[in-house]
Amino acid sequence: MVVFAGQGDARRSMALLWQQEPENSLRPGPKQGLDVETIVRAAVEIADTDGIGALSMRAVGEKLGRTAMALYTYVPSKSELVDLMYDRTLAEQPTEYDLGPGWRAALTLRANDTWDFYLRHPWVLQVSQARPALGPNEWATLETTLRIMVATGLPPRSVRQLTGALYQFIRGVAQTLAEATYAVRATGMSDEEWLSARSGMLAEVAPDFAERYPTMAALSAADSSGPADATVPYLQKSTTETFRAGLAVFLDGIEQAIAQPS
Amino acid sequence: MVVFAGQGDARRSMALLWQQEPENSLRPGPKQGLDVETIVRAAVEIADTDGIGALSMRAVGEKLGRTAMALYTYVPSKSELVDLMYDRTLAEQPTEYDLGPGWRAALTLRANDTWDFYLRHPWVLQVSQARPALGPNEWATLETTLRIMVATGLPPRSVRQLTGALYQFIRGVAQTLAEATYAVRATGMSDEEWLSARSGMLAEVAPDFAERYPTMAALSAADSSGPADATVPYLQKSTTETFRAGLAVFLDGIEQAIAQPS
DNA sequence: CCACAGTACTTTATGCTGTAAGGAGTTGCA
DNA sequence: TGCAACTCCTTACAGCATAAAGTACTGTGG
Repeated sequence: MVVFAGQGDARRSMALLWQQEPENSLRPGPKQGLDVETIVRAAVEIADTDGIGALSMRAVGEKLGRTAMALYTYVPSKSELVDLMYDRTLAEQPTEYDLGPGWRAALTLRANDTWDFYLRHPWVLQVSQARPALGPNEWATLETTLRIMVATGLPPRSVRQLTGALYQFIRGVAQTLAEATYAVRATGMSDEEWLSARSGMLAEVAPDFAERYPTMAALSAADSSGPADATVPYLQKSTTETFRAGLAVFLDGIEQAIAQPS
Repeated sequence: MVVFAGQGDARRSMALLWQQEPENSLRPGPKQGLDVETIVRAAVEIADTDGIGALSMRAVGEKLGRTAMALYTYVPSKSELVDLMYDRTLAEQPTEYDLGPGWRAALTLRANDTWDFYLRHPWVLQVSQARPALGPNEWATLETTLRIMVATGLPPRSVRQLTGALYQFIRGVAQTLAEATYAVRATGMSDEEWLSARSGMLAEVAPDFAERYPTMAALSAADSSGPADATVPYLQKSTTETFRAGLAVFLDGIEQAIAQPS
């Protein structure tokens, strides 16, 4: 068997994720004052309210009346803690969707649930997807969406691709909204305040805006759903709207793929 | 890591972005040994190869034979530097697309160019979209895509929503691929090595995998486009494929919207 | 009962980060 | 020549993850 560098660490974090740490009741030394779940809960609370930027080992320790170093008794490192936060939080998402009313209804519900989940835990969108931690709830999340997508009757390859595409679309849109939420908290400035401040400066620095960007100017004028002064807001229009419209178009596209298999 | 745009001296950073800094040839004191563009170019080089995590004022200064503090003569802060990097880099993207062959051909080209752009500059995906810097090339990028989307004949509101949705979809998918690129460089471990190491551990820790996640197991077995041992790879299948498939479905959905206006 | 080993937790230290403050040296103009 | 403005440097500070070492506690074997 080939042994890869760092596999020992990886094995421990896998055990933590899948909650298969060995029993340790009869050991010498002081009793444990904390446990992994308590630490994870405290960390999630910090991340929920102040973003992953505010998540430090010191902050978590302080919240639990310990120093930062005390946490290392329970968790190998910060990145493992984040993996645990991620997987434990994913457990909140529903796993059962009624396929009776058809795949489209179920997939719409699922997408909306995912959307709401990201708004509840915006920091989740800042966790890298490149090397997933492979915890039980990450798999469960994927399994749930796949089960719905299979009901489209599309071939396995398409099911995989479109599940990924839908997932990334939702992530992308939610990320912008999540970052905006944190920006408001971090700067103490609402989007509206920020926009009106920038609008004025933009006019100063780019007086030829309408000639430079004619399509945008024309669209802003024609799009009555926004304020009259509509150059800057063009980037900022309701993200929820973007989500709903994009999702509808994507689902229409899937219907198309079902009707006319390539 | 997500980098937020700066909120310091907004007026000064706007002037920098729009290159409207006042002329300064006849001033006392030593000649300037650097300039903003040189600094931005050095910073982009660092971010391109090692990610935005490796971008520090010290690193940029060193690359130019200066200390970190020397940069503050030219740039108000790191976050303003990132704004400048972002806008200057966006200038690489094409702005002209032939609408002769129709909107779908143009939008496909545009999406592919954007995709390639993100692969060339993965760090761009780590720059927060919440409070955009509002530089000239950010607007130009939006203008270009809008011009194509307008050719669909859809109403202004839909043009705005679907442009945003398409943009976020591409960003989402590219982000995963970009993070994977950095992960390989940071860990010195290819995705394949990483996968086979984790596959074994997963089997140890979750021997009941197939019963727990039956849909995934069935799909893995049926999806002949991947390796036989196909549980873990399910998350990791070619991201480029996800991009192409998702894009096609999205464009199909737009065609549907054109044919049957709601 | 005592020595020891293993544990929980703390303190201290290292090398990073952005950037504030102050100082040294250079230059153009009055 | 003196001064003011300027570039760039050194130093300093707070905050970060975490390595290393120290302290206090507790169960077990002798």
